[in-house]
Amino acid sequence: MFLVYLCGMQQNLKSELTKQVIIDEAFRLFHENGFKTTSIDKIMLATKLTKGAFYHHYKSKKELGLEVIGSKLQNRVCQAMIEPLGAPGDVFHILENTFLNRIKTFSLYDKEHGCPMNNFINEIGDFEIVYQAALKNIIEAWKLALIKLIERGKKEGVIQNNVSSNAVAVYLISAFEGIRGIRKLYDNDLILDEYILGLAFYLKQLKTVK
Amino acid sequence: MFLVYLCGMQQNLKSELTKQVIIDEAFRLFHENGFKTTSIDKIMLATKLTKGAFYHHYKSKKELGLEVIGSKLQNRVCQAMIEPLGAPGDVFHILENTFLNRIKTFSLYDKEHGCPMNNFINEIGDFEIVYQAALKNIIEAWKLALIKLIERGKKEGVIQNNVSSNAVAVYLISAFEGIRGIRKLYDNDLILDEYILGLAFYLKQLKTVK
DNA sequence: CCAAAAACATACTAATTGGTATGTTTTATG
DNA sequence: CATAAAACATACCAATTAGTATGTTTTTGG
Repeated sequence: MFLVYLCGMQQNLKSELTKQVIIDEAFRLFHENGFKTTSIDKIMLATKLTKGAFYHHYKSKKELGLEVIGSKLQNRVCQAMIEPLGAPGDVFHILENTFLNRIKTFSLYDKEHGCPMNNFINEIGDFEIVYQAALKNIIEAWKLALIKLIERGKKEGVIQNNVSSNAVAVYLISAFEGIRGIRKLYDNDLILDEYILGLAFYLKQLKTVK
Repeated sequence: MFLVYLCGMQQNLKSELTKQVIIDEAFRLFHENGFKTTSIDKIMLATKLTKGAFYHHYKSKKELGLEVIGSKLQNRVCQAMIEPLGAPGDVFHILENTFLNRIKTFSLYDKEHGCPMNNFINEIGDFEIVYQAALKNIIEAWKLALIKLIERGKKEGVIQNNVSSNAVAVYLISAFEGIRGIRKLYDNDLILDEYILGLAFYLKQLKTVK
C-alpha cells in the first residue's frame, strides 16, 4: 500500500495539488458569483490552467460541484460550526461563540457574499437531487452536533428540559443562515447587531431559571 | 388625465396585460430555476410571445428583474407577511398565524422551491446594487411592520419590555427565511415541524409572565 | 534511454445567452 | 379610410456555455 506510491508519488502529488487548486478557485468563484453562472472557463482562467486540464481531472461540472460541496464546503462548516460544538466547557459559552461572537469576526468579504452553504442551498437546493443530498448531509451533521450539545446542557442542568433539543437546533441554524443572506443587502453591520441581540435574548431564555 | 385614456384605452390595456403576463411567467421561472439562469427566451416561450414583444416593453433583463422584485415580489410579501401584521386583534395570534401556522399551509411547490425573496437575496443580493436596494426595501418594510406590532404588544402588556423590538423582528425574519431555504433539501416536513416547535417556544418566551 | 501513461494545451463543436435590426400586424386618431 | 404609432414577429449578431477531439509535454517504470 505504501510501496505502491513510492514511485508514482510525484505524479500523484501533482494531480492532487492541481485538483486542490481547481477546487479552491471554484469554491471562491461559486461563493462570489454563484454556482450556475460560474463557468469552467472562468475557473480554469483563475487557476492559470486550461480546459484540457479540467476535463482530465473531472468528468463534468457536476462532479466538480459535488466535490466542492462534499469536501471543501463540508470541511469548512465542520471546522467552523460543528467541531467547536463538541469541545468541553460551558454549553452557553460554546453556543455564544459559534452563533453569536463568531459572526462579528467575519470579514467584509464573508459579510458581502453571505454563507457559502446558504448560497448553495438557495441556488441549487432544488436543482438536482445529488446536490440536495450533499447539502443535506452537512446540515444534518451540524444539526446532530448541536442537538448533542443541547442534550449535554440539559443533563448538566443549565438548559431547560421543557424544550425540544431538535427544535432549538433547527431554530438556531435557521436564524443563522437567514441572517447571513439578509446581511448581503446592507452596507453596514446594524442588521447583524440586531440579530445578535435577538439571539442573545433567545439563548438567555433557554437557561434554567435559578 | 382621465380623458387622455378614453381613446387609447384598449391599446393601453393590452400593453399592461402583456407586461403582466411577462412578469407572471418571469416570476414563476425565476422562482423555479433562479434569476440568472432563466433566459428571456425561456420566459417568452412561456408567454407564447416572442423576443420582439419583450424588448418592446422592457429595455433589458435588468429592467424586468427590477420590476418583478419591485412590484410582483413586493406585493406578494406585503399581502402574505406585512399586511396581516397591521390587523387588529391579539398580537400573539397574529405572530403565530404569519410565522407559524402559515408555513404549514404552503403548497409542495412553495416548499420545494423555497421563498422567492430568499432565493433572490441569496442569488443576486450581492450581484448588483440595484437588486440589493430593491430587495432591501421589502425587508425593511417587513421589519418595520413587525416592529410596530411588537411595540403594540408591549404597550398592551402582553410582550416583555426587556427585549428589543428590532432584535425580535430581525430574529423572526431571519429564522423564517432560513428555514425556507433548508426545507428545500428535504422531501418531507419534519424539519418544518421542528422549526415550528422552536418558534412556538420562542414566542412563548416573549410573553410577559403572569 | 525508451515506450507508455498521465498531465496538460489547443482548437474545435453545437447550443444558449442578451440584445439588435428589420420586418409585419394591430390599434388609434385625424 | 388613411396614416402614424404601438404591438408584436422573424432573423440575425457576437459572446459565452459545457463538453470533445486531438494534440504536446511531463512523468513513470523498466
